[in-house]
Amino acid sequence: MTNPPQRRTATSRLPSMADVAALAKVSSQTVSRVVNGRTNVDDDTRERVLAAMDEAGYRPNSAARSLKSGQFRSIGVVLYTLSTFGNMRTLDAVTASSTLAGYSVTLLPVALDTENGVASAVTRLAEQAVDGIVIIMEAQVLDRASITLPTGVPVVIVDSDAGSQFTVVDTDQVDGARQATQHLLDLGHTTVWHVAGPDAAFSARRRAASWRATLEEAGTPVPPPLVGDWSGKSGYQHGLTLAARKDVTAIFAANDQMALGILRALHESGRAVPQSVSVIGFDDMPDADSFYPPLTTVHQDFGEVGRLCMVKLLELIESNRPHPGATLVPAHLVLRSSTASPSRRD
Amino acid sequence: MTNPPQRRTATSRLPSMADVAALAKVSSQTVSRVVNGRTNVDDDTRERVLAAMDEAGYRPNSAARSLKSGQFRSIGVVLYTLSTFGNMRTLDAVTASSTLAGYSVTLLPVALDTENGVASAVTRLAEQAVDGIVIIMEAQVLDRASITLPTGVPVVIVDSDAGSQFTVVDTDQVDGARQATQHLLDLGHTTVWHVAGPDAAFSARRRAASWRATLEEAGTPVPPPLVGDWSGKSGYQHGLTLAARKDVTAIFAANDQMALGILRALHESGRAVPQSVSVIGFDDMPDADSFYPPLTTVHQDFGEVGRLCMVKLLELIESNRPHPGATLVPAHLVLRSSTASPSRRD
DNA sequence: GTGAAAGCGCTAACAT
DNA sequence: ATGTTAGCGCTTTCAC
Repeated sequence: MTNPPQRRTATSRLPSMADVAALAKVSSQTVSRVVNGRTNVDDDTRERVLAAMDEAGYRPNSAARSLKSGQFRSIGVVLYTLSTFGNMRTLDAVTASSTLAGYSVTLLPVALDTENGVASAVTRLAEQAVDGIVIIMEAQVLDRASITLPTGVPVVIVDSDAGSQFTVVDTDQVDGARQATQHLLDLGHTTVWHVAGPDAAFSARRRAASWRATLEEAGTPVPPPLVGDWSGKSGYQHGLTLAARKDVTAIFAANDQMALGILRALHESGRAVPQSVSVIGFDDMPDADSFYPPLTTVHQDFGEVGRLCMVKLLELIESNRPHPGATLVPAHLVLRSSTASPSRRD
Repeated sequence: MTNPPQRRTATSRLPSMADVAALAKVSSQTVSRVVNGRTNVDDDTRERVLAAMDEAGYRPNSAARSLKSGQFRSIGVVLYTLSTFGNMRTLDAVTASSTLAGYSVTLLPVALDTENGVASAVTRLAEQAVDGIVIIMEAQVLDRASITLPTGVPVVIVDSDAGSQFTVVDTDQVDGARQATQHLLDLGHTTVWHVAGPDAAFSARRRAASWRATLEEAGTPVPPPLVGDWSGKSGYQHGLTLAARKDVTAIFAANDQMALGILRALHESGRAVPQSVSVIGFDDMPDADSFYPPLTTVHQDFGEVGRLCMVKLLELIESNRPHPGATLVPAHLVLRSSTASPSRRD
């Protein structure tokens, strides 16, 4: 255990290398060498410096270090809200990977209603001390013109159709939605109804388009999609509508939360799941296995998305030139108890 | 709209004030004045400088600024995991408040299994460029000895019993659990069973203690608590046990996720909610109103917790001296459909 | 209204 | 093995 740090008054500044140097009666350069673990320091000297550091309560000043090196060992994350499961998990994974790589993470929330919000956020972030930026944001916000990298700072984008000029990482939404829809079709349902996410959301549009395409490929009629807002409540409302239609036997919800609401509506309407109606979700959120019944859903590997973001970003930071293109993370179906073959009573 | 930023090659460094100054044919001091919005600059000069900044694609270097000012305009957040609803919402609110106050947020995740993890995280964070620190962490991790403010940096702690030497902000767990238990008692249930969170969690212990105290005050027998791990799955398992006991008519789950699992167990066991068994949760997570049935629960105002953290932290940063004590944010009961009076068939 | 000089804390380069 | 010098980009202080 080291000595307790020196108590300092409110007015005195933090101890600098020079202070430590004075205490240890060496040059500040030698202190620097000790701090950075250089080998060319005499053991006695090192001990003395270490003791002085301890006594002074010395901490390196990262601002000075950054100023000198031109690097910040920090990456910025721009996001609209933490309040969705996916954003949170992605952020979690990005943070974990960057910590591993020795980078800290600076958060920069953006008010969506701000005109040009993302661009200004990226600009602000570039003024912050960051070596690279991850943008976790739905598509339409990323107006291409407004985000032509105003900074020269490497950027990776998650969950968007930002186009080929950027480096983007995302779950394979198309394949995920295809798997969900196809699973229901394979079970023998004549068609699959869709409760979609808000049209403004890129991922919602992708999933809906893939659902439609899968149905069309199968030569199956495409019922009109019902558009929700990702919330359980909106799922419940559309669920009520669908529960009232006897011809509805299979529902693909664009996320698990809406699926939860749909389940509630179905139960309240006396439609058994999965005997009377099959329900499938998207995300595989933590407690989807505790729904009643446990939800069959499409698992998104947010951890992998976050990890790949950092891999790509570090590549960009090191190579210092654009490396555009999309990296897709596979999604896979998790079979639980909310889907079954339609009961034969036509 | 401004001009497109200058394209720069990979090797050239970012434009500095001096570059802008040269372009505008003024001193870099004048550029500084313009950047900082000082008034004592001639309008013509200002225009010229602005144009030069635009042309060069200039961004202020925050490292240099911090080095000079000794301030970072940044706060650090130490947390174990983002993957709980409460942590995420708290972080969200902290971030929102700090952004409002002109501070950025640096994240510092801690591996729990690290001995002395928090202390070392705080140390690391102090080496980062932060003016203050918020610790979102469960109690037992916060071994008091190990966290005697190794840094002199202001710290605020959330969700813990860190004791009176620190500044802490938290939901009023005790009152929340009391309200939940009392509600069930008031409904006429003879006693209330408890599915608790993990013993390691401070909030879990607080809620359990308050549940017990409320029962004892009412002169009611205290059934043995079942200890879960916050997950829906653990709620389900304990729910199965409780569903099998006909004398169980009221259950207080320490969080909503476990309540979800309990609901599932009850349904599968043919126990109607709330007619046969009442269930109450804690947190009021976003889709608790879409559970089947919609969950009566204790609402935690995480937004307020986060906001108060920043208020307290900014106080500390400005006054630069300890200001210990706990600030409690009230919780309140949200009545929905999972609780009712016990049916009379004793 | 503008500029020149000094220095924040650190480290790379060059002595010794 | 250790010390000295210089300079990263910015702002504060003091001249003019």
